[in-house]
Amino acid sequence: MLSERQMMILRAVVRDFTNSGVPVGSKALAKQLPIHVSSATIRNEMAALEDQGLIRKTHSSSGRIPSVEGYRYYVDHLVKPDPLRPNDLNMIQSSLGGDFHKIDEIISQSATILSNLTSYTAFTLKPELKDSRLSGFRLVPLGHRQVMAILVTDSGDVENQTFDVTEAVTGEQLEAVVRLINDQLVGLTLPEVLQKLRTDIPAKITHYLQSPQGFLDIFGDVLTRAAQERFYVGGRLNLLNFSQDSDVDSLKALYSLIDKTDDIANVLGQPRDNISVQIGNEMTNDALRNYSLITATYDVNQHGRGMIAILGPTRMPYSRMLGLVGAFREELAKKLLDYYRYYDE
Amino acid sequence: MLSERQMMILRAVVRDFTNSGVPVGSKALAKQLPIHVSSATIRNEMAALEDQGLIRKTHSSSGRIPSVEGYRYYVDHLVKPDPLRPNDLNMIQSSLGGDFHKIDEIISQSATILSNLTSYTAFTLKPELKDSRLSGFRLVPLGHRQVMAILVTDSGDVENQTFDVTEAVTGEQLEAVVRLINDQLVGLTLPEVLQKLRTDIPAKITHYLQSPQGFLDIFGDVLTRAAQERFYVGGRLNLLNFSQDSDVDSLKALYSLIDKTDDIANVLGQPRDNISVQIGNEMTNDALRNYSLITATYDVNQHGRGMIAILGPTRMPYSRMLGLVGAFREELAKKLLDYYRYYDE
DNA sequence: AATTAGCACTTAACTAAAGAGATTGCTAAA
DNA sequence: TTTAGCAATCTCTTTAGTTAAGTGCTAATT
Repeated sequence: MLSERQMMILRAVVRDFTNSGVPVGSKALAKQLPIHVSSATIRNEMAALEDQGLIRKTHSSSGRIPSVEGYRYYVDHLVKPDPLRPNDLNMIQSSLGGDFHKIDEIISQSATILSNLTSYTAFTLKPELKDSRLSGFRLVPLGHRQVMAILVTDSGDVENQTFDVTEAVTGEQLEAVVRLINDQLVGLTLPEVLQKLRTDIPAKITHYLQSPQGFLDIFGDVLTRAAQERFYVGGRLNLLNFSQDSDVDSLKALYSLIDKTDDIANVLGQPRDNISVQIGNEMTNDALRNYSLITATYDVNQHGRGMIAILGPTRMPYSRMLGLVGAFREELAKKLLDYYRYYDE
Repeated sequence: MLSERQMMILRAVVRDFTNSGVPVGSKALAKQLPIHVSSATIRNEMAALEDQGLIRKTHSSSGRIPSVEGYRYYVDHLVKPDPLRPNDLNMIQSSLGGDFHKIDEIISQSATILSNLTSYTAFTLKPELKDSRLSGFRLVPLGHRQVMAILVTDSGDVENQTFDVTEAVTGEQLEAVVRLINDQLVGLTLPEVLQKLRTDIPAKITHYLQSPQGFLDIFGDVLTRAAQERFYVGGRLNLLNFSQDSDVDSLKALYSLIDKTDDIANVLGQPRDNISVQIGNEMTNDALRNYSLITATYDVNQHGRGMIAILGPTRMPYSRMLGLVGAFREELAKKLLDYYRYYDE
């Protein structure tokens, strides 16, 4: 249990350290704090905080820096999100103000904005599309033996892929295949479709195509791509700013983590509270030992909930970041509601 | 004009330095060279080479490293491409051996292979598609007011984009627009199409659509994307390996260069000789001061010529790299010819 | 005329020592 | 409970000295 004064000190340690990056000493605190006590008193309190594992020294006679647990306490009990600066609000609103023709454009743009605002790396995920169902399938002949396969889900997501066909497949054959797919599979969830694709479909499709394997590959491909939650990333390069002592290997690990959709989905995890903070080794992934992740959901009513996140050094100014993320989730939700309103009705 | 012996020395300096990264001294050379002269003689020759600007010192009493001009001389007159290691050939052939359904998959895969082989960053560009002409245009209604625009060029490239339409556009309207586009624009080169899109088309299209601007935007978008030469990049992260003294800023510049299609097209430039080397500040772009670029064309007969390239530190083992690039361009050409043979006939 | 041995000189890289500055924990007094 | 005072600890910077590698030049040698 922390006394008021200890909380005040912990808050100051976190704030100073996240601002300056330099360990915080008792004298500086004594001068800065609103209460009137000597540095010796601060020292005693700091020793107590250290006993509780909330702050630590970098060497035996150094000032203190927050431990992961200290950050955790700070984030859970002490921090107050900064109010948004007018400039930042302007920036958000003007960047989201344009005319968009696709949800994905808004979401992708959001990642860029968020990374610019924070100067960290940002992730955005569009309103959930899991449990989405297959709502349509097309094969469009493009001439010259090219065919485009298009898959539409009931949440409005579209995946497509072009492929070449060996034999001269007739338009009728294509139509037959499309009819088959649409008859058998529309309305099922994507995992179910994938399932059937391995069991029922191959036998049936041979009525129309002599060598259906190529086609089945393509369809499976498009399907798994559609089922995957797609993240947008903004400000990848910002990670370079914190590469302490040019630790190339861990940077590489970090980047390959970010570029693998599956892995990053794993890190971000399920949408939790409105806003949640994960600090350093609270994340299982070792590459993230020195980073913190702030995730937030945004809510677009019947259109589901999406997610935004920023990834920066453990030593980030949490109050400012929480303020930014909090404001952004609301602006984004507003923009999306506008968008849906415009196109739905 | 260089004597035989000077050439021998220059060659050895480049080879040693690219291998070890350490300036090369006269004593080491005297020991290593096949001729039997003392280090003092080597020193005299090195002074001569320095006078001609081919090598230089890093400080007043250091060994020598090649200057840009020295590398240039080496590459133009002295280097002999290494023969391919059997392992490397295996790696190339097995990586290119699979079944591909699209040209782009082969080209993209090539970038990965090439970067793995060299441990540098690799670029690949598919057989030229400039002067390609519009061969078809489709609008596919996907339901829920989504429409996909598809554009096909006579070189087999496909670009597509999904967009939402505000009003309930009827299938007939879409067909009318498609007919209009196909009637008026098929057969023209992409720049010509873009031109007409700004002049003739808007007036005509208003017969079918009340507010065509959204559509015109989309079409223009897909069009410019198709007209852009698209590069594939492999081994981006390899650039991190050479970030001397963790020079974050220049790294960032480099990465944003690489990620902008236009910029990188500019750097790679027009296909020149079969294989060409650009060294350090021979490239105008400042971010590339410490890098060298090896570009090579590959030839697929009537299907045109494409390009591959690797980007690594100025101090790269040129003989090995030239061997690799030379071999790869041939393997790639072979693979592509196979591919075309399969699908064309 | 070309080559070589020899040597003074330069520089980077490493090590050691010394001092400055910041901060802590502890003791004893207030 | 708080505080002043102080020794102890540790980092960081500066300075100095040493080593090893390498150069350029001169004078002797081939």
